Amino acid sequence: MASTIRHLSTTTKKISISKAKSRLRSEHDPDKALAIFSSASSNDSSPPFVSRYAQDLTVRRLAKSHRFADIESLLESHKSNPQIKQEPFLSSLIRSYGVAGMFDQALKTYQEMDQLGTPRSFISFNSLLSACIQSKLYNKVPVLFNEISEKYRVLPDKVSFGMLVKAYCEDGKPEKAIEVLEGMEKKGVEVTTIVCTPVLNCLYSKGKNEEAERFLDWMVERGCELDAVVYNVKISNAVNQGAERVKELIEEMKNSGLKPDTISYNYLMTSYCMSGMMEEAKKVYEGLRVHGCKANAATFRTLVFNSCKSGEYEKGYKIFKDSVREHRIPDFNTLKYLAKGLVEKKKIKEAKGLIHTMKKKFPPNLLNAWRKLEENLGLHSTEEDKEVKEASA
DNA sequence: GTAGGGTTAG
Repeated sequence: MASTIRHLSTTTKKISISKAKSRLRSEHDPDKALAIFSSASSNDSSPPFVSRYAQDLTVRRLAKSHRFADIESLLESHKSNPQIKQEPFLSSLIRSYGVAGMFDQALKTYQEMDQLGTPRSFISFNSLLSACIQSKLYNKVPVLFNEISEKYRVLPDKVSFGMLVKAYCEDGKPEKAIEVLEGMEKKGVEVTTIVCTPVLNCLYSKGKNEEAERFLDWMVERGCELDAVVYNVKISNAVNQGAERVKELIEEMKNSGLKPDTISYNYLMTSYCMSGMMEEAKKVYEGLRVHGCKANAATFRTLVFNSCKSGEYEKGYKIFKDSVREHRIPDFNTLKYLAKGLVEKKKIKEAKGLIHTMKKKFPPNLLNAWRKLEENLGLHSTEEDKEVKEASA
C-alpha cells in the first residue's frame, strides 16, 4: 500500500494546489485522490488554507476506505519537511490525524514537538483537542485539557474552552458545559456565540426547551449575537412542530438581517417530509438556487431517503442522478434502500444503473458491499448491461 | 475558508 504513494508521486504530472483541490472534491477513489494530492506542487503560490483543505480531503477519502497505513505514511513524510518547526504546519498534521479518527498518532505528534523543535502554544493544543473530538473521544477531552495544559504550560484560549464545551455537550453533559462557560467569564475569557451554540443544541436535543430558551436569554445578556447557526439550531428543534413553524423561523431569521442557508432549507424539507408532503419538500429543493443556496449531500440524502420511505422510488432515482451530477452523493445505506425499492418495483434498469454508478463512485472497500447487494437483489450481469452503462454514463 | 472552535442521521 505504501508503495502506491511512491509510485503515484513519481509518475504524475505536477499541478497547482488549487487545481488539485477542485479535482479532489469530485474524486472519491482514494488512490486517485492520493495521486492528485501527491502531484500538487508544494511551491505553489496558493494560500496555505488551500493545501490544508486538499490534505484534509485526501485524508478523508483514504479514511473512508480504512487506508490508515497510507494516511500515516503520507502525514509522517511531512515531518522531514523543514516547515515542521512552524507550529501551524505541524498543527495541520495533528488536525488531519483527527479527521482520520487517528487520535493516538495525533497525540504522538504533539508529544514529538520537543524533538522536532516546534514551539507549543494554544494553536497546537487546540489542534490536539480538535483531533480528540473528531475521533469522538469526548470523555477524554476534559482529561486531556487539564493534563496537557498543565504539563506543557499552555494557556487555553476561547477556542480551547470552546472545544471543552463542545466535548461535554457531545457527552450529554450540558450542565458541565455551562460550568465551563461560567468559568470562562470568571477568568475573563470572552464568551462568544460560537462557544454557546453546542450548549443550545444539546439542550434542545434533550428536549429541554425551556432551559434552552433561558440559555438563549443568558447568551443575549452577555452580548452574544444570534447568528445564522443559532437560528438553524432553533429551526432544528422546530422541525417536528410542522413546516409552518419552520417557515416562521426562517422569516424571523430574514427579518433580523440573516440569510437562511442550505441547512435552514434542509430543515424545512425535512419538516415537509415528516408530514408526508413530498411535493412541497421537492419545491424547496428546486427553489434553493433562487435563494442563492446550493444543494449539499444532506439535501440529496434527505430527499432520496424520504422518497423511498413514501414508496416513490423512481423520483428518488431522479434525485440520485442529480446528486451524481453535483458530486454530492448520499451515503451507502440510503442508496441501498433506493436500490432495494427499485428492484421491488421491477425498475431493474434503474437499479442496475444505480449500482453501476456507485461502483465507480464509492471507494473500493465498499465494492464488496455493492456486489453483495447486487447478488441479494438478483441483479446479475447480463447482455442488457451495456445498455445500462450507456444510460448511467 | 484565511492557525484552532458552533448547526443536518429520518
